[in-house]
Amino acid sequence: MTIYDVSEKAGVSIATVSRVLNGSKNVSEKTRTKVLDTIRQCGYTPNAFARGLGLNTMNTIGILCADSSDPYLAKAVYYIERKLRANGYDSLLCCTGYELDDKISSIRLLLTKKVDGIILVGSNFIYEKDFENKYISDAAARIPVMLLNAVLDVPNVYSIVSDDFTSMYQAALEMTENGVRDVLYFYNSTSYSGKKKLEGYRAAMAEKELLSEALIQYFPGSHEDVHAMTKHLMTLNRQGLRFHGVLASDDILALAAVKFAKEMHYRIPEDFSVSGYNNSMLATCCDPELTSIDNKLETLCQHLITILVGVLAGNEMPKKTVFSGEIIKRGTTRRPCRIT
Amino acid sequence: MTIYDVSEKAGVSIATVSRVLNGSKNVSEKTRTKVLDTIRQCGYTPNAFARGLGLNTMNTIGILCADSSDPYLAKAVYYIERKLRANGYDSLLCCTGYELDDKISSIRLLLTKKVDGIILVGSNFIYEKDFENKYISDAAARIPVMLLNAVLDVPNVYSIVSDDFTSMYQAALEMTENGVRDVLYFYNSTSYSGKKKLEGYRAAMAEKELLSEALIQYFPGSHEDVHAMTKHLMTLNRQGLRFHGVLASDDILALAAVKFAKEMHYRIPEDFSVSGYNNSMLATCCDPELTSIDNKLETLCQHLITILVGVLAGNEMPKKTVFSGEIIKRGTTRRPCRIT
DNA sequence: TTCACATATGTAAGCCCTTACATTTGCTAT
DNA sequence: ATAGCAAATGTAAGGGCTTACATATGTGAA
Repeated sequence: MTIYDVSEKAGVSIATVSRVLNGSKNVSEKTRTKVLDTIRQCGYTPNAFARGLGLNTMNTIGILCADSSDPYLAKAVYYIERKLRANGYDSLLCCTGYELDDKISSIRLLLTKKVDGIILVGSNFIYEKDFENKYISDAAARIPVMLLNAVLDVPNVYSIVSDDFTSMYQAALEMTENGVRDVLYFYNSTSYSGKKKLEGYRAAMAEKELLSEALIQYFPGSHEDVHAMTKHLMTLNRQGLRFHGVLASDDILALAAVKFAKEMHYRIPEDFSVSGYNNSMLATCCDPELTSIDNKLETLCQHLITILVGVLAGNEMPKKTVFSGEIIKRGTTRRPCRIT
Repeated sequence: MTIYDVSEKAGVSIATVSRVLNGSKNVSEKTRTKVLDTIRQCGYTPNAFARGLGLNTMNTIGILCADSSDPYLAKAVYYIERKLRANGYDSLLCCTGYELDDKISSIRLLLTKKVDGIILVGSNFIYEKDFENKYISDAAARIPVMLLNAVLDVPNVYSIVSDDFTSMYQAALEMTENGVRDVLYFYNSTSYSGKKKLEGYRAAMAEKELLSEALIQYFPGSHEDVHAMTKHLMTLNRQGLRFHGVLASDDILALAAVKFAKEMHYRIPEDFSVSGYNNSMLATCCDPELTSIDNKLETLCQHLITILVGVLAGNEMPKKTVFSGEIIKRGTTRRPCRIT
């Protein structure tokens, strides 16, 4: 069933059928209905390939995501996909994993598939020079590349980021001001956001003259293994490192800190404070509930698509957009002692 | 940059280039390397549309998922995507949400895009007759349709399911045998799996002559809102419903049960038992850790792809495959009192 | 050397659309 | 009635690839 069959049945030329299909103006109402009727009647579906060949686009955006099973990234993918579809685009999803080679081949693949744009979600790899230089720029030379929570100064690459520096800076500041002087920073990601968060922590601690490199702790294991994270903290403690507060770069790390505190029989938040990041479902699942930083993921994603759509429409769009986050205070941090 | 440019530069015909590209046997080693070199040299990428036009396939599988931000479904999508890519297929992701119309249009879209197969993940809608009859069958008439944790007896539709009936049956049996007589069943999904779980619970309770409809409680709210879930249980309690155990159809509902128990100052598991489902990250995040049923999602997904690939290769494949789950016992359920 | 045959390469006909350009139709203004 | 013009429709040329079929090249046996 092709456009020829339809044109024959409707008694018009294929050009007219094509015009009807594409909503061209120059078709009389009479022929339009006639054609639409026959199309419906014989259940014709245009061949997307032929269409793509002609138009050189299939209205598809590639989403590159290291690990869509990570709840935070999954949410991002979800928001992006929905917003994209609302704008008439489809999403080709590539979960690359964390290997550089896989990422490279994924970008290749997306290019081959003639996607109209690429969105990088959770680009922990932005800073691997090879990747950055050779592959992102290459892709950007052809189609716009959108970065969620990452920044790269390359033409045709657009960034939407949350102000993680300030959020973490604030969180650290507040925790120290509430009397916790030995705040441990617990992280497991070296992404752009990850670095910004760490910088924020550093800035705040330095400002208070409390900065100590020993308190900055990287967790190298699985992103899901709370046990291992807790154990990591226990080990540090056993090695003599003292801390009575944890600023985590992720809610799950924060949860591990809560577990640690419980095991140590610290009272939360009286003896021990914890603050998470992302304000995920996990934050309200534990006991006490987690103070966490909400970085407005949905807003970020929404804006990202707005910009992408703008770029694709040929408009001039901002290269970098920053949104600020918000500390959602719950049970794992103390309230400031207001002096009345 | 087309195949013509390459053929010219390499001094061969386009057919030869095409053969090299498609790994045809009838090419001498000498020409092959020559062509591959020029391809690499001028950075040629085949046009997927033209390719699709010729081959009438683009090696793409459509994934239909109600809500990929649900951690369980996100994991499924992740496993599926990775396995698919390992087999040379790409994934077109459609997050349909829970509206029937959106699902229908998503299927249409996937068909238009000429995907080679469709995978339905989290098909809570399988039993909406309209959908089932008109759209799934329509799609299956053209391409294979794979159902994860759902069953539909329609030609060209294949099902991979976990034996949720038995898992829940076992869990209920054990809980009663450990002395909990008033086990509440707490669920929020009416999917195929959801129904099977409920049936399992019913069967076990009936067997023990403990079945009471009042103990079967549906939670209608957001799938993420632990507070609302907890509140729901509190309300039931206030209304006079007594229960000292909860079998939840999902870990997050189980978490709500744990919160409820804590609020009631029940000791877990001495006074109150809880069992979750899916053995998600949540299970090890709370305190005490959740007993939960692991339904081997990765295995299911892996097998699903194996079958899909088989079907696409033209092989005869089983219409329905069942995997059994496993109860992962943790801190929210009692151990059986072994009589020595 | 020559023939028969296998292997390598080339030619050209699709695949199904879109769209520039050509042609026809239907009006209005004269 | 007719020129002149806009709107509707048609014709045909790609778009970049695959592949059946035709042709050329190379091999070993007679």
